[in-house]
Amino acid sequence: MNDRKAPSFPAHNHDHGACVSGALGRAKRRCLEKGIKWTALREQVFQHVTASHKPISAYDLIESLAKDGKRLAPVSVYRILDVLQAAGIVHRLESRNAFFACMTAHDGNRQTVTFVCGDCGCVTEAEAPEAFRALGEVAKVARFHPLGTIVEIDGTCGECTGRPASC
Amino acid sequence: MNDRKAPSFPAHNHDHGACVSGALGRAKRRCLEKGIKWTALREQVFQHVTASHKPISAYDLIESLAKDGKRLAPVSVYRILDVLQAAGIVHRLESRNAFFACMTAHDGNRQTVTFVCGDCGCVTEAEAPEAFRALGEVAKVARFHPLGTIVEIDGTCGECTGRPASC
DNA sequence: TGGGTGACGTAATAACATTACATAATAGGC
DNA sequence: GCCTATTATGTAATGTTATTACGTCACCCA
Repeated sequence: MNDRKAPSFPAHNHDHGACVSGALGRAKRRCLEKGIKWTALREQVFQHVTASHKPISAYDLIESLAKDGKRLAPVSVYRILDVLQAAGIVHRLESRNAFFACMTAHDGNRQTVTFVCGDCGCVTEAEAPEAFRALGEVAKVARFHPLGTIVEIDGTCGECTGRPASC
Repeated sequence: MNDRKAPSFPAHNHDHGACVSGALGRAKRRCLEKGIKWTALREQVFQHVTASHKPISAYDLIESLAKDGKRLAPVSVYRILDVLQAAGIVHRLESRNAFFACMTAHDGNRQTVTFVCGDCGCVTEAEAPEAFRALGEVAKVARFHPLGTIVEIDGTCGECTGRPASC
């Protein structure tokens, strides 16, 4: 019982191995459920995306995946990112043209808010049912039929306020 | 009294001239207030952004501004877009890497939701105080200090549902 | 009146993303 | 097992979005 249920940023010194293995497990399960193949390459890409809580650009991902001179073509990475996004296990940070791994258990109907810390660069998601309900109201009044909603909040995370930066 | 107060999409056949002149007036006033110079070039760029309710990419803007073979360099357009964004009279649609003119009177502290119609491509903003309050709550619980919030909702506008597309 | 500042130009390049087509791996029916 | 349809990945080229570095010009005003 050492922990609050509330969404919060990963402590700068948390056990990231646990994050990764959790995410990996959920990812495989999710793909299995959806009939999406879990290939070696997809796993590699996913692991590199999970490497930190910071979003990574497609090209940095290529860099990070490069091995003895061999590097994936952009198109390959984008294809795989598309699959992982469709599976709901990687999300795109629209405001940064970058990608991050989903570290939470939310289901297909993603209704989360994404927090982006300007200091440490990390990203987390939080459920926000109240906010989404209110947004639904606004849409209704505007006679707008929503299909997908992006909420990205820039700011400073609790881990960073009043401390030297870096995740 | 033919009209609701509620935010709604521009009718496909609305008086767009009125939108443009309203926006232009607000824009000049806003820049004056903020001590931002309103130059001929900035006005041209702004007018081309307001040309429709669809977001426009920086490069399409260059295209649209081109005159007898003369075209602005990308950097010039981006600089001007930066200024207009800082003035709060043009916004960036993050999910599309494109820009649209602010057609509403909200002040510096922008707390609006952006609706993007996938059919006609048009964009509108709506105030959503309830939603922003709820988002503030979520942030507080997550011990996150928000500096800026992006809310973009994709879907279909009332004008388009059940009709052939095009604004 | 000169010098500091801000606006804009020029050139190059970086960063992000897609199209079209080819080849390889795999699953399922037979 | 073997064929074939399908999905996954590779290769090459190109398109799109955005920035950096540096130069010139015009204007304000001390």
